[in-house]
Amino acid sequence: MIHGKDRLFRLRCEIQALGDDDDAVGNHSTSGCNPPIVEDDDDDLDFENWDGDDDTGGRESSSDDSGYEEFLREMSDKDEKINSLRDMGFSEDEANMAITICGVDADLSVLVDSISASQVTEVCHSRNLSDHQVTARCFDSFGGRKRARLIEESKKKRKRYGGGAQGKRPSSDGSDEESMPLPKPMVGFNLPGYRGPSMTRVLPELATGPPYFYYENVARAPKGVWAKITRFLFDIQPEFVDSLHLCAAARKRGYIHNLPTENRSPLLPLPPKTIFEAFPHYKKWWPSWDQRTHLNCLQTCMAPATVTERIQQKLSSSGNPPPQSVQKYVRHECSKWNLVWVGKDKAAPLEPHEMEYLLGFPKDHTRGVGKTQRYKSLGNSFQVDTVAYHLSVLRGMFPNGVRVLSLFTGIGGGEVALHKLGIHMRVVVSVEIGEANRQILRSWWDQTQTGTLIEIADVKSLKDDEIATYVRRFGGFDLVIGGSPCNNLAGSNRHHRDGLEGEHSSLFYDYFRILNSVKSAMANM
DNA sequence: CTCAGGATGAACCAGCCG
DNA sequence: CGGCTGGTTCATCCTGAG
Repeated sequence: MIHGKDRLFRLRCEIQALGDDDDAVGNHSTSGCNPPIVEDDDDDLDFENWDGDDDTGGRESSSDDSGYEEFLREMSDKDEKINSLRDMGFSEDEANMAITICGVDADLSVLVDSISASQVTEVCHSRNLSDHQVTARCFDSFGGRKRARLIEESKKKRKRYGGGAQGKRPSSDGSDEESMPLPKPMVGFNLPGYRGPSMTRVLPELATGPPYFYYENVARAPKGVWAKITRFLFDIQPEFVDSLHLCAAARKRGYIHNLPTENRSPLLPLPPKTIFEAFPHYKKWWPSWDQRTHLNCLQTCMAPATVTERIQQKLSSSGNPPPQSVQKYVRHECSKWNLVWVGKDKAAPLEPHEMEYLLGFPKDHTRGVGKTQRYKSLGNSFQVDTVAYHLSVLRGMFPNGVRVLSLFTGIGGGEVALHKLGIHMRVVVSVEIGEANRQILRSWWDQTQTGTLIEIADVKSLKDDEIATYVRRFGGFDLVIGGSPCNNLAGSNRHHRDGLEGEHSSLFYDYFRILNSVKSAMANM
């Protein structure tokens, strides 16, 4: 209990940064560290098209055309605040993050305090202090001088390390708290058919439901990212799983959830585990010197024709077997682009329907949108069997179905997983920015589901009051599920691998914000 | 204007070897 | 321990066609 309070206070330090010295600017509840974390900003409801309609099988969508002007106003407001913060010596990343956390409406001084508090926390963590010490530090830091000193230290430290947003830290000291080694083999707490030790865990009190929650992102994020995500998500140990242990394609992902880990059961039939089991017909043309048994991670872009042409040209102009140098080149290209052998000397990228199959989606799930869009949507999706294995424990717990808040829904990997598990979805409130993805989910929903689907376009627009309204209307949520954008974390990103504070990946903080808002609203029921 | 396709490394880790 | 090599990675930018 004590620990819970400490923890809450620490999070308050890190997220909301309500300092004593700023009470002149209208801080809301400064009463200390009592739960819930989330607080109500204002009374005016800022969502539209609320008709209270609750037809079974019906759909609602929050249209945003009438909010366009407001959107523009918000954008210019945001730009103005970013400029002000930059003038004060903060980086654009820091400004963006503060606005993400506190909201665009937040007063400038609140934003400044938010940045300061996160810097304090950084110092605390970089000094490898215990939770208790961190809490004490944060407590102290709001006094004034000490905070200024810590912030100064933090700034100097950052300057010394290059100040990049990529989390570049010297890894020389072995006591680095930020490092989070990936397990080998990457099988999570347990996997079907895996004869290793099964992991049991004890969740921190604050982490337990309701609601249950399930968060996903790429395992190989830049240094320090998973440590930070873990810190926000109640210090729950992530479950790192490479889906190649379950299907024919690799997918190294980290999952943080508060679900039970005992008595899981896989989807049946088990998916094909090797390339040849999945696509027997490719055996015919597969050269013996290409010894891949699994495909690499299915990504959002496919190989251009020039790659496959070069491969064909090199192979046809050399003997059989080709010289080692050619083999090496071709193997490398095939691994990099996930090519399969579809003819003599002919390697080709996967078709969208093959990706659907490997990822555990029904055939033609993404059909109807452009091919490029299908690749993109599939590359950004869950591996259904992996997620379903984790979610399978819900089947026995919710015989009457579940109420789901689905953030960053994409093409509905979580929903498909629940459906394939035979878990009825009474309600899904889905937040997804991509029009094509919403269309894909809607089409699947109409064909397979009888529950209520509510569609929202932008996580940023989902505020406390609207969440509270949904919680009241449906009596709460049983599951909050979602994987926040990995764009700025993924290794494939050549341009903006900016870490958790990147333009898209910082939406993680909205996942965190919304999850806490749901917890808070449900606690007040 | 939209759209599809082609070109575009770097970060991180693990293993090896001197 | 440090340098080297190899493997892997839910992507973005630009251009030209329509």
